[in-house]
Amino acid sequence: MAATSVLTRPRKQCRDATLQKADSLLAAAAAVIAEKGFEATALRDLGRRFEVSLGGMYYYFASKDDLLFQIQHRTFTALLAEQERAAEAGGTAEARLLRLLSGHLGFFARHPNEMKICTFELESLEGELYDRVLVVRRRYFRLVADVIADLMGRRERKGRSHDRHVTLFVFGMLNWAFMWYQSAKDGPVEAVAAEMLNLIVHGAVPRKRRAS
Amino acid sequence: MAATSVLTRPRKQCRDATLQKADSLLAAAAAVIAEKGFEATALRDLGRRFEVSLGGMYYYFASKDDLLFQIQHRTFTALLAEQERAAEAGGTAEARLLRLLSGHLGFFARHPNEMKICTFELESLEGELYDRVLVVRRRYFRLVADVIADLMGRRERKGRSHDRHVTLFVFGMLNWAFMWYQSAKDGPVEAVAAEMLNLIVHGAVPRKRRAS
DNA sequence: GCAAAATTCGAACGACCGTTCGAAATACAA
DNA sequence: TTGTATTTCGAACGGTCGTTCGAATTTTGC
Repeated sequence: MAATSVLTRPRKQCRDATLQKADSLLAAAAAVIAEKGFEATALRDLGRRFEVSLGGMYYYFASKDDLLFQIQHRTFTALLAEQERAAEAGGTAEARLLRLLSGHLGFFARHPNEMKICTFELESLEGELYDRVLVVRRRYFRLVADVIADLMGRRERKGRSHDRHVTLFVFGMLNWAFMWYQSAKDGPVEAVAAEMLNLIVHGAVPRKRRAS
Repeated sequence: MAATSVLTRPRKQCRDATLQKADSLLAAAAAVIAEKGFEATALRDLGRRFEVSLGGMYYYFASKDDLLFQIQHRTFTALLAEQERAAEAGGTAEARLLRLLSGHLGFFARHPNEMKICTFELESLEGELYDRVLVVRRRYFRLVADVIADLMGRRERKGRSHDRHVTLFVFGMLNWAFMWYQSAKDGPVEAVAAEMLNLIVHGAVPRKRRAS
């Protein structure tokens, strides 16, 4: 992840080590916030764990809200970039969706703290920061929704509302995974993604048991 | 919902109006907490909105944590009771699951604030209060998991792990609904539940479009 | 080695928080 | 009406919080 760090405070220049430190600081903060919640996390504690004074924190982040924003914005931007690549890689709609499911679960297995924050603390943001995160989230939703619409067939579909609901069901399955997924217990993400795709395409009930 | 109010403070007696007021207070608190988050909600604000002094709040609730616990425990207990009745009502596994899906979505459409809190603020509880809520949640999980196991067929199933995953997928769909469901836009919960059941049983892809 | 810029610190400010507690007010039973 | 238990209040306490700011320190460019 990481990509470009966004030191908001200093105007003119900043050393490479500073950008790197901001990244580390952000990752460490994500771990604490994911565990304790954003409101319950004190900047003093974050600084103490990373041996930065309270005042020093404000050299890296404009405010506590800015810190939360950067975690969410960077995380979702990185996820979107990865998944755009996965969607463009071609293949049938089924193959593309499998890559997206696998990619989503894999990304969040690699960044559980950040993703947990994106899920739980979205509404802790306000105003412009909230909106800017929402823009990225919507682009990601559209990306997945389009592949699902392809999969379901754009002609014989039951209507936009149905497509939307199926997409939201899929996001529900994906986003709820952080409540239970553990690689040791549940196997590699590719296997879970395959189970999920199978449910979406074929359902979970053996044909002989179906009432209709 | 409501059921028996649990005034923890007074030892000897309390008037009916007091129990009733505790209920109203709890519901009003749920609305604020659902919007602002538990940590960000101040007891002072809750009291002010309901014209109860800060000190007066402690006549109804032993602590701020106790307030959160009561919201979660009462809500999940009521949901469990409703759904146990729905599961016992008989019919095929498919019919019972449909009632559970409908019941879950319906309950949460009637109590969006409380359910949002149950989802977002579970980990704001600690120790015994956390454990007591978890006991109810686990019973509810088991209830749904059993019906799904029935539906999938207890003989030809692919293993416990697969059953568990399907159940967790279903809970994902259900619990994510509060992120998007609006009756005006998405229709009655029964219709959404039917769509969900259809996905679980048959999948979402028309047979002619399936690769395999 | 020197000045300028970037980085770090520590102290302090004002605000808000959950909780306690004893007194005041209210409602009920006799 | 009197006495008792229930309900409500208001003030205060000790803490913690995000943020600011000027000084001290370190690094960089020359």
